Amino acid sequence: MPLTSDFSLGKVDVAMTPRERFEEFLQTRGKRITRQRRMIVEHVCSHHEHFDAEQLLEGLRKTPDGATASRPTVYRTLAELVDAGLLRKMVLGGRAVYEHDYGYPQHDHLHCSGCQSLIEFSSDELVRIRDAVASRHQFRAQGHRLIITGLCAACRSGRSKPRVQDRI
Amino acid sequence: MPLTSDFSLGKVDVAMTPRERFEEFLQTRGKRITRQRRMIVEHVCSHHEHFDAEQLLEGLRKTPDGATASRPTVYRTLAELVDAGLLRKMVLGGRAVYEHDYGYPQHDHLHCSGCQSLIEFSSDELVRIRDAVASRHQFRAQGHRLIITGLCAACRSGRSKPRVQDRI
DNA sequence: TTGTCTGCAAACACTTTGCACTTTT
DNA sequence: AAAAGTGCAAAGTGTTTGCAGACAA
Repeated sequence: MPLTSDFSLGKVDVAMTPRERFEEFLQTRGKRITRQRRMIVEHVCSHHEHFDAEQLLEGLRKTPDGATASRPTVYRTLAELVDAGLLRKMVLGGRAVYEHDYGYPQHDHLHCSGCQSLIEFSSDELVRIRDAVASRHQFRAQGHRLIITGLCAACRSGRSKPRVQDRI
Repeated sequence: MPLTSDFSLGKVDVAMTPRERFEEFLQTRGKRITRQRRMIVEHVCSHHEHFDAEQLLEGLRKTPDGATASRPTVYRTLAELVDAGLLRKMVLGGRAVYEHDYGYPQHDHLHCSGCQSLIEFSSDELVRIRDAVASRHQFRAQGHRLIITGLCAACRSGRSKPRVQDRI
């Protein structure tokens, strides 16, 4: 991701903070910086796990000042954060799950079918294979998603707290 | 794709046909072989592309004898076919898409974001990587899914008929 | 002031379920 | 006859939308 690098003077932010980047994103599109959007980026940026819309909504309600945003606004803002390149969206068990994508290296996931936990990993080899396969099919790869499903160590040994079962 | 090969005598089916396998699956669970289930396996087995529940439903209606199954029955039977190991399910753009899994080699997909087409490929190297990554994380891999998104040759060159846009 | 954003309620797409009736065994 | 399956209509789930009032620029 080309970020912003000015070599010459003063405030050299090699990379904008996620907040800044989002505000820039909004401004360049004539969108407004509202209380809700500010709350949401703030919250999202201070929690680094994977989450879904519902969890974000709850998280906002539990905030010290109790300020919230409505469900539609949460969905709308999540979409903007994805557009802005701050979040990455993936679909798991029928619902959208988000993770940070700004300043984070490309990676993939191990998904435990017992406790639904996600473990990240990355593999350069994988990217190589991806590009090789794509070009072999006259395909222009824009990205990929690899999810390895199975059982994590905890779930394999029996002691685990199985969570929601995949609906889809 | 290896379906039925007989070496020695008479009808030695080293592998059952998909229909047989499904019937066995049903019988061993005290489930019944109904008109609808028969229609559905039959139809599914005679079409080798990826499809979703709605397409199957339509396909059944267009059948010469016009016999159908209801939407709930289609969904119920698809789930059974997945359990029986005949179909594999994946989620794309917010809906479940099915493909044959019985007697078919493990493979992954290129997904064109222009025309939504799916191209299959397989890579042994990928499976190697999968297993290496899994064991490195004390994870027991049960399977994986790799989807490489991008643009196919047709869509890249502009002339394409863009279809449904991803909802999710 | 202007035009965007929000929240509400309602709509959506896809999938699942409760239940009375039909079918297979 | 008994048990399982079907279809209908209705309920679910996660997400999106139309619109009037609220708010940022």
